[in-house]
Amino acid sequence: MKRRTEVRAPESKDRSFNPQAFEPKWQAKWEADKLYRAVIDESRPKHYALTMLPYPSGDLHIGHWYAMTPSDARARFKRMQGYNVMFPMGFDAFGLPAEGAAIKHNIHPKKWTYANIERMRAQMRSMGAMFDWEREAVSSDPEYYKWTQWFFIQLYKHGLAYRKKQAVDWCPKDNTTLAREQVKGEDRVCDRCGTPVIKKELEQWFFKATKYADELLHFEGLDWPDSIETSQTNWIGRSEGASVIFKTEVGDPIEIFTTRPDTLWGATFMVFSPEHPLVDKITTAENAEAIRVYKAEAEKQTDIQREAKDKEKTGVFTGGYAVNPVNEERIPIWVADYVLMSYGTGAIMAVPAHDERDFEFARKFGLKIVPVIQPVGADGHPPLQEQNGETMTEAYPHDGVIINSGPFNGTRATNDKGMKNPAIKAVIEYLEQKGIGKRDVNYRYRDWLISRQRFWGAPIPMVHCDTHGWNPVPDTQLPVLLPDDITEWKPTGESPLKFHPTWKDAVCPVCGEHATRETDTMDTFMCSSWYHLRYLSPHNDNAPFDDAEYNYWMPVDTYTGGSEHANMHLLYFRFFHKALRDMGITEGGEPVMQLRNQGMVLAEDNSKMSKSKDNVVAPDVLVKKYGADTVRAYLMFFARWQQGAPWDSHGIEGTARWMRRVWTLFTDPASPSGTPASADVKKNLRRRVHQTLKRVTHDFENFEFNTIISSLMELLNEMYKAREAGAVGTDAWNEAVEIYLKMIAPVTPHIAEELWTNHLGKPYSIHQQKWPHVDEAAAREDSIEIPVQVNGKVRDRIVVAVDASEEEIRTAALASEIIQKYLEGKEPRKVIVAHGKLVSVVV
RNA sequence: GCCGAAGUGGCGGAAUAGGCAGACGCGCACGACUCAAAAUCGUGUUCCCUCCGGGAAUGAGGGUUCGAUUCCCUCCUUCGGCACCA
Repeated sequence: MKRRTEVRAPESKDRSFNPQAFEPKWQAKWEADKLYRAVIDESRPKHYALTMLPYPSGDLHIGHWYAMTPSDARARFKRMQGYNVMFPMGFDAFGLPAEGAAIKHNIHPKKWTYANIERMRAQMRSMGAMFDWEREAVSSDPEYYKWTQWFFIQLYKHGLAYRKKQAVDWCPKDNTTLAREQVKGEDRVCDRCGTPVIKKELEQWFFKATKYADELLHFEGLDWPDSIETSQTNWIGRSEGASVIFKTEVGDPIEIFTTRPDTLWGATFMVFSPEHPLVDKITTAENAEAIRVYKAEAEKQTDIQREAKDKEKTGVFTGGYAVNPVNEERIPIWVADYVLMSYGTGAIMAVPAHDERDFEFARKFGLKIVPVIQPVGADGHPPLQEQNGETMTEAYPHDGVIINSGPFNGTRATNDKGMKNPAIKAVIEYLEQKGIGKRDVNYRYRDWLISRQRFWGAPIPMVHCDTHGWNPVPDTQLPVLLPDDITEWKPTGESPLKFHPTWKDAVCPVCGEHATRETDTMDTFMCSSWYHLRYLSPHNDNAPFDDAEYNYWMPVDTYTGGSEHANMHLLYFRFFHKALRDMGITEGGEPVMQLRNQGMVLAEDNSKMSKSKDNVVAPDVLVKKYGADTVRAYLMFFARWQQGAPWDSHGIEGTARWMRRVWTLFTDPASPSGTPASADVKKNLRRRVHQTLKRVTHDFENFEFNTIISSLMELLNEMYKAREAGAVGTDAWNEAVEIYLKMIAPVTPHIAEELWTNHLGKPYSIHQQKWPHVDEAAAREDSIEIPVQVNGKVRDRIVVAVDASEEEIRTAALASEIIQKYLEGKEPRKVIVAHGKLVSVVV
């Protein structure tokens, strides 16, 4: 019977695995020692690792851990690689839930928010992350929103913030306006609460984001996920085409935008949006009543939701006519709600032969259809069936040869968009020559509406005077503070600040007379558009951030967070940086070089976790049961990080087992056999150690966290075998132990420190050690097993030296008895030797 | 409808550069230890067959190749985004 030789542990060391004891101990020591304090150090390369800051909703949930702890592990890895790493954290602390709580519990939003922050700070500390808490920024602190307001004023002064009345999206539940980005999906619901939004005609503050529409489409030099780039590209929705001036019969110009100027000769009528300013002027007396009714209907419809899908086209004839500028045709002008005032000019030329919507409209109202593109065969001709406006059953929005179009007949129209299409190019040149149109580009992207009729946000720092209109609050009077003495937050559709007895009273900065403050607050996405800059110098009272800090740390090297922000935060803060650059506040137009999105942790039944469904996994409970290291490691292991997966509460046991096995091996290095390790055992151990190191290093770089853990598990299994073979105490063993602990240090920082400093007595701290170097020679295999295929099927395996020549491998493969059997005495037709991989014999 | 991502055992997933499919872990089964359980350790675990041995298999079908989870084409499914955008 095998008996384990006990090696007595030194008295001071606790041999039982008790992470609940040593984790808080190390957390406290690291913080006391300012181990993770990030200060400018020109002698080292910097690495700004950023992960999205949370909203202080009450408790940290598993999703926060999933986002933050692997990001922390990677930041730690970078730090061990020699980078000067900054990994800050803060709170996106303004927002609606605080007001909800205020109403429900009759507590000031500030009180609720800061109590939550307290709680979440403690929960975050239990992660053992390398957050530099001295850089913490809280967006609802006056010292923070002073600068949010200052930025607003800068944007205003540079013409990038303006006030405008228009139909805007309004959430009737949250009682506030929303930015276009915050309205989601086919049903046009509020991103926050899921209520269908309505339209309201209101005067609001906007940021001129569209000024950067084109620049925002450029991602050169950025290492961002393709999915985010395409999502933003789609959102911005760039269309290349032409603007063309039509005229009414009396000569009023009507500007339209089209992506298909090559079909101009096929424009047989025009359609105006019901809100188009020219509608009343062109409407004839006998059509006036019908138009009035239709406009009223349309207005009501925008209020109750335009259900665009499957809706049959409606419209009314105005009685007015326009002149097609290219062929002087007199064409009727209709009004229909399928033309939107918010895109292009609110008027279109209708080409029913080649546009599905116009076709449907023309058929319904019996309007003329003239084909101007003739379909052709694959080789350019002969023409396919002759098209006929009378009989065609659907629009033909494809390529072909131009017909019925005067000078352009016979021109080839391809399926290319914009100037790449020879037909479009030719027509645009013609239009420009004649002075009736020009090349033009339109965007789907809208300016950012930032006014919110809510209390818990940064007040918009503007005052209104009857004589001098809107003026910014002087910088010396910033911040415009939120009042503490407010008791009513009920959303009424107007800001609660409006109902405060004195808050809105101000002095006009121009004349000194009485003025009224803007009572709306800013969209909280404004706060998060620059938080990465506030981390640079969170307590600077003279500037939003310190230039020296900016110059050293920016841009952010790695940003991690959820992809749900693709068209919101991730677009807003890119816009913000470009605006800052143009205002001369910063250099560089992009905030973040590398972006990675983690997936989502779903509930065990594959549904989304939510408080209402009571399926939320609480990290606190897991930390109590397993320790933070196990939770961290499991979150890195249980799924592809960038993809996410349903939670598996059994699965964590495997990671917990690994942690215990790590503990056991390193605290009880007893060698069960007396036989010393052979040279082979030691060599093999070193090989595995350095192979693992190579892999782990690669996987950290590439955010492949799950395979980091599995490689470490495999190596641990190897080390147990090496221990059995008597490797303990050898140089190879000692090296393995050291490298192993360094490799787990970023993943499981507490156990690594406890074993390193306490049990092995190595110099504190393991988190100040250098990442080990791969010994390529040690990692190399001496001999390799190569499969031999006959006609694509593996029939035998041969073992050859790693540096065997192709000829040697071929000879060895053909020498195999099994292979010979399959050859049945015949000469192989072909033998392919894939070097170091495989031999393929073809008979 | 358009754009994007993804489909591999019961489950999460692995597979440097086109070269042994299923690493690692969960779960399950059996065994050791135990009065017993937990913990721990060991063995097995893609499917099918006539189980010595062989065959099939990475959403489906086709192609390129000596060789395809990997590259190309067509299709299906799931998820995400956009959607009367002229």
